[in-house]
Amino acid sequence: MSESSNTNQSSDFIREIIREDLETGKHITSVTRFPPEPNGYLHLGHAKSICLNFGIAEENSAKGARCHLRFDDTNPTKEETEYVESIKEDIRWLGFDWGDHLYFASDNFEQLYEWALFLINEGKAYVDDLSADQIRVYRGTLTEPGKDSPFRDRSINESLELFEKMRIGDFKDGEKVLRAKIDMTHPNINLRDPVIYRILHAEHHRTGNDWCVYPSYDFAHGQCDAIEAITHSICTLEFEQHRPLYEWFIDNLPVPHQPRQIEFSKLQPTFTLMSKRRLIQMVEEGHVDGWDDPRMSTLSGMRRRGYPPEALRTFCKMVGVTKFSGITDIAMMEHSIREQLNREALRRMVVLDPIKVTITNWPGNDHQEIMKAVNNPEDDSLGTREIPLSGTVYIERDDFMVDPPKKYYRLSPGSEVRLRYSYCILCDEVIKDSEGSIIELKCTYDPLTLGKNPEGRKVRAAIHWVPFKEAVSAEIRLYERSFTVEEPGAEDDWRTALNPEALTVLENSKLEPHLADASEGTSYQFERKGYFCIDSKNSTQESLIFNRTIALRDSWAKINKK
RNA sequence: AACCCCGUGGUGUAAUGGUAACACAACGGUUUUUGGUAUCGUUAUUCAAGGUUCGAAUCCUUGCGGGGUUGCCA
Repeated sequence: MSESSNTNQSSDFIREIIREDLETGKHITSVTRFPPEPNGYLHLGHAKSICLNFGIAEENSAKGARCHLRFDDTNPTKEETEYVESIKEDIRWLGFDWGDHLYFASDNFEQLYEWALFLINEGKAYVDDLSADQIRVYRGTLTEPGKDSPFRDRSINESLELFEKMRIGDFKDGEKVLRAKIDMTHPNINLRDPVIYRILHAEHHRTGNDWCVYPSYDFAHGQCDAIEAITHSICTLEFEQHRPLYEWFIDNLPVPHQPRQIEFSKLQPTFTLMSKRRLIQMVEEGHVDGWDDPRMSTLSGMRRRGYPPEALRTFCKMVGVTKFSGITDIAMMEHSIREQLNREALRRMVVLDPIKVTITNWPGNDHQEIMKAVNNPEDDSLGTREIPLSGTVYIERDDFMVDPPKKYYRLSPGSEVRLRYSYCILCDEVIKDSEGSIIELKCTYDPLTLGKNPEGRKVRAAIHWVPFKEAVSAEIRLYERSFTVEEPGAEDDWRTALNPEALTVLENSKLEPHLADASEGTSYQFERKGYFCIDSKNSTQESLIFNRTIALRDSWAKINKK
């Protein structure tokens, strides 16, 4: 395999900072981290962060660089072990590895608690008795400064004593908090005495009932970075105004390392919903079948849909890393998926919506010929396969029109078309049922057209077909974009933007015989239709189910629309 | 409204004071036994105004526009 995809990583402002820090000797290597909260499934936005953090580690591996996987589990009311496992699986699927560097913020609860005591002893933190509502009022607003809590100046000893009591469970949830003592009039609201410990009588997925006080994100994250010797702590833009607080803790605590926080803009693709909250709603309200429904922008959904992980990585590379919060055309991702699949997918013939075709001049019922088909025109080493042809085949319903428009090259009464990898056929007769729908076509074939063009006339189209007798039946699920508008998240109600055609189920598709033993995890191109894969959840040996990963680019559909 | 960040084709990025480059999209050709693939062409003087400079997308000033922030979420 070519290594060019690894070395071609273009630089960005973050990699530039790291390169400089390595050059000037500020750091001898880079240590990054991917810090998900285990309270949901990973989605496409996380892929960007994963590719960035693990990508940097790969690029600097010669210098011993590494990327940690750290679960940011400081809120026991929201987090579950189930998510920990799915997150690991998704990262591995994307092709990254954290080696021995698996960490949990909760591993550091004791150290964090001690650092909280340290701050109290320094007169830089205090226990506050104000309620959550009161704290909000005292904080002031964006335009008005806040006011000091009446408990702000209580003695170090009293705070020490109260914080100890908080820890052993003497108080109820919300009764008291520990706050950093910074500046209630600071223009940056994050520095107006932020809460750093709150009381939560909840069972933690790892520490059980050992604790009933938990550090806030702000108090935990940077310190965990410091403990793990993270050099560059990369996060998204909404944490930008938390950076002064991040630095305040690093400056005021006896931490072993000085990590640096750098922010970049998160991915926002068109026609896609990304917020965790809304993804949860899609599942819970039953708009989809689960977190791994192929209509979901979760990594598990995309995996089940058949998106190759390489394509996701290419896409992340394409969109780059900046501080500009724009919106990325999902067509870019679709392009990288098609590009990847075109290269590797085995070609097969599948008739999604069949019509029967009888070749009336075929030399007899028992006569059979073997056609040779290429497995992948992009890669000769994948060889050829054989498909039997007798007098009856299936073709696609929309490859035939009784009354075709001008530029329609496919089959119609009196016109000729090539059966791909086989002969040309001419349509002589259309047979309809009592309701007027087409049930069969009678055609004649030209025995002189196998492997060569007919003489004296031009046949413009080659259509796919499946032998009638040997065909294998299957259910096929056609997926489209999940939303009908570019920014579903910007709608008053995103539900109104759900695409009713995001999933179409075809129950009577006909596959060429080689697909009977299609294997899970392999991508196939159904010629002229798109890329498909076995549905990993519902398909069985007896009743095959394929998911459409993505349709082929279809310039005829465009012409037809005009 | 206060603070912070960001403005380069339709979209996402590059150009690190010296000819505005790449990808996607769109449109139009060529090739083709996949209306696929491949391939060729077309589409911006960089938000605006002023300043510094031989020279500005890049540096400075002001304005305009966009995003973020008022959880005991992360």
